[in-house]
Amino acid sequence: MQNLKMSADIIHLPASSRPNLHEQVAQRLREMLVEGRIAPGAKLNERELSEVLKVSRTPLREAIKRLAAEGLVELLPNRGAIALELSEADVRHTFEVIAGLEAQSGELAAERITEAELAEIKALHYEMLAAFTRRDLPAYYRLNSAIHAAINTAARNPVLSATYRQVNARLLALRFKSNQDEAKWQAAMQDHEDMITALSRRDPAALRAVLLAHLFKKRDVVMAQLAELRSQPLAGKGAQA
Amino acid sequence: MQNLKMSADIIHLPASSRPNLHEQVAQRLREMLVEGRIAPGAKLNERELSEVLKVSRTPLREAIKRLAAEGLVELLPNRGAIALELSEADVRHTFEVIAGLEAQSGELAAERITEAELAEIKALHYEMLAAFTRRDLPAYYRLNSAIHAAINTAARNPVLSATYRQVNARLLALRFKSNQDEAKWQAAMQDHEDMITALSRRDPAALRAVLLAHLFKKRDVVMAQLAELRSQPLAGKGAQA
DNA sequence: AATTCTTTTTTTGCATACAAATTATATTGT
DNA sequence: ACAATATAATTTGTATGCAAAAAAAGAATT
Repeated sequence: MQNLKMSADIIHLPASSRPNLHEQVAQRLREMLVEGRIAPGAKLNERELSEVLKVSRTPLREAIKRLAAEGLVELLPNRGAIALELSEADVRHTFEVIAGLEAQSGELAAERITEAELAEIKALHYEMLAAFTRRDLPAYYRLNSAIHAAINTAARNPVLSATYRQVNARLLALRFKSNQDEAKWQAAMQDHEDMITALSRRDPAALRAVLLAHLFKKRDVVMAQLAELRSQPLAGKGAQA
Repeated sequence: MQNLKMSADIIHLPASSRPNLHEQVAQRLREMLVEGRIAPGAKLNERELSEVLKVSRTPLREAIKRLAAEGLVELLPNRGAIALELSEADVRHTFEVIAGLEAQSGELAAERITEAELAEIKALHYEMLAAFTRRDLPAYYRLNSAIHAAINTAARNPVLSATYRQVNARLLALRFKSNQDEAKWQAAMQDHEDMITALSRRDPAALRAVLLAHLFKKRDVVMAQLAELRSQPLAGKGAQA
């Protein structure tokens, strides 16, 4: 019983080598949800999913319970689970939390970032500038999230990072890619410039302010897209697999 | 398939009437973790727990997966689960996040609180003042958390509230009750006075500042207690049930 | 034809059973 | 006595089976 304590630190490493089946299933389900292969509001049929994923219902159900705790699916008693469907209010509330978490990340990062980390973020920023110049949207998004992840890392608070990831995951299924208008895109680039400046100056308050403003703009863009998308009666909405 | 959407709002209410077994088990486990009946770092033996809780391992395991997602237990592949054990760094990081979330709650509450809600919080505050005067610690803690919950509600962001609850739950097992020294307790009361003032003035920035300062003090108190507690080799530490 | 009630089918929820891995115990050799 | 190895017991992980609930389909009534 007392040796459990000693082994606790050692055990962490091999854990990632071959994750358990329910972990793998949870990950696959997350992907399916983010990619829209399971549409928001769609039912997660256990028999069907267990056939697709080639596992029995037991680990599948365990995975679903995890996703429920993560807020990616909703559990309806005796009626199974449905994929998270965000109302406009939900999106607004979620962005509000995300903005707060990211602002705090920025604050802490400005206090704690090392020269090496700062240099790396600058490098990423220049790469993003290149992507912007080429109007290479996929590269832009990739670098954008890499920069935000780097800020998160620089904040040196794993609890904050994990919390951010979990809440942010709920927004990923919205897939707010593309359709940035030129002016908004330029404004976003300017925000990123300001972030680098604030980071370089180790100015927590400034970075906080920039990130808050940045996230609110992002929220407005997403919600506008969402409103437009939902006003149109688009076909194939209930699609699941 | 389309009627699922209509019924979605209706279904929510009866859901809470008789929760599923795995939900009940999850709740019981949460209580056992908070009350220390399952000590931090202790193994969750499935056979043993299923006997105590009088359920089969299936719903028990589903509940454990939920708690893992909530961060209350840690999953060791092929080795089951252990109750969350917070290092000092973990506590520091968690408080940092809690402080950020609560500060944001306060900010939003100052913007959105109604007169009725404000009145209720004032009432709770006076009750707390009474508890403080009587040095009635249990009542003080009860009212303290009622006030913080009320501020959370006034912030009108369910996502924020849920996130706060989830992260805060990890600290509950620390049970940082009692042992407040008089000066610290008075300072806490002063903080609460300042909260009421800031709320009354609808001053988000002021409330934010008060809450941040308040939480940091609380963190210091908790960490000091923790350090003291852990320096002593106290008996019966590995107790589980 | 529409609505309600009944019956059938499907689906979820839980318990049990078995396989694989881990941990504890015993055995052997030095 | 101690270390290393082999064996047994326990424990976790997964699959299957059964009961209860919900959804769907069909029949009867208005």
